[in-house]
Amino acid sequence: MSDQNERHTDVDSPRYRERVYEIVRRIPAGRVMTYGQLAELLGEGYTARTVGFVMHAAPEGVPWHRVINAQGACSTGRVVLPPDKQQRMLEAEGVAFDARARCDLGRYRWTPEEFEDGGAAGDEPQPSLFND
DNA sequence: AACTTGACGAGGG
DNA sequence: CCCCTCGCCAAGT
Repeated sequence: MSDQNERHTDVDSPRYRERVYEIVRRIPAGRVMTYGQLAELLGEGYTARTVGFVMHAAPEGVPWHRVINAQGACSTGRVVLPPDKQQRMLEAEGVAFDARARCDLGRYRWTPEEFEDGGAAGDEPQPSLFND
C-alpha cells in the first residue's frame, strides 16, 4: 500500500477530533474533565495541548465548557471568548467556583465507566457532594 | 524550514 | 497554598 504512515496524530482528521468529542459529549451536567485526563484516556498521541486545540474547534452539541484545565479553572481567558464565560456556564450547572476561579476537581471530576477500572477511581474515593 | 504562540501539565521555590 | 519555569506537541506566520 502506498501509505505506511497512518498516524492517529492527524488532528486534521475528523476521526481524531470525534474521538475527543464523543467523550466530552458524555460528560453529565455538573461534572467536569481536564484536558490532561482526556488525553490520558485517549492515549495514542493525545496530549493536553492537542486536546485543547481540538476543543477549540468544538462544534455545537459538545459541552466544551465542561472541559477545564488540571488547575480546576478555565483557560478561556486567552481566546476570543469572554474570560468568565465558561465559569458562568458551569456555575449554572451547579459547579461551585472559588474566588480564584477554581473548582474542586476531586469533587467534580468525572470519568467514563468504561475507563473506570474496578470502580473507583484512583484519586478520590468518596466525592462528597454534600455541603461541608 | 525555523521561530513563536497557544482552550496544558508537572515540578520546584 | 501561590507563583514561576520547563517540557510537549501542533498550528500559524
